[in-house]
This record gives sequence, C-alpha cells and structure tokens, in this order.
Amino acid sequence: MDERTADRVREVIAAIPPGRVAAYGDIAGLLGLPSARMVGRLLAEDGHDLPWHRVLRADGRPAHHLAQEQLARLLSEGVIAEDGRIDMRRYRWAELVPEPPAAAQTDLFPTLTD
DNA sequence: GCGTTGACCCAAA
DNA sequence: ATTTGGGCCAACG
Repeated sequence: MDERTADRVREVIAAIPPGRVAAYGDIAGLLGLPSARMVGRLLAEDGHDLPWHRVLRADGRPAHHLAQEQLARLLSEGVIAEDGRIDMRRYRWAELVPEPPAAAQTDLFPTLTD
C-alpha cells in the first residue's frame, strides 16, 4: 500500500464526524481498496493521531483487543453500545456503494473519487 | 518463495 | 446467536 493511498485512508477516517461510526469495509469500499484488512492494518501501525475509535467491524462490534477503550470513547460522544455492540443502522456514517445509484452523493468526497 | 499472522467480511450451517 | 470455512492482502521470518 503506497503512501498516497494511506493518506486517503487517513483522510476519510479523520473526516468521520463525532457521534458517527464506519466499518473498516466501508472505508475500504469508499476508496476502492481490495481488502478491508488494509484499513485495520493501517490503524494498527499508524492510527494514534486518528479517531480510530469511530471505526468498527461490520457487525457493530469493536476491535477485540481495544474493546473497552473504544466503547468508552464512543460512549463519551453519544454512541451507545448495547451488549457490547453498536447499532450500525443508526450510527453508520459512510456506506459502501458498489454501484452508484444514479447521481448519488458523489460530492461527499469529491477529492477522493478520482 | 512459502507459512503465519492479523484493528476484516460474508455466506452457510 | 455462534461457529466454520473460504476469501482477502500486506508485512515478516
């Protein structure tokens, strides 16, 4: 993964508003990355500056090792976990768009669509 | 090059 | 609701 792509990933994550969340796969899909693992990998080594707590797994559960801290941080900005799980339907920010439905909201991230 | 190892994802059982 | 299995892909030894 080149630096350029890494920067785009960081941009997207940094843009997630407080109180909203996104799945690793959402971000990967948004940028056209081949695998959601890449997002997790990036955060693992270089996520300290980013709002990493707003990124969770697709099922609404936090990353295994960071579960406590992540849920605590989310809670402090209004994202309530129920039984250790976040309701993605309510808090999800970015959505993966496999096939852009007509003139969709492509202006959300004009600089990232290439 | 090959085998492991992950802040992953999804369909099926 | 969980577990299993397959697919994914870069980094490391």
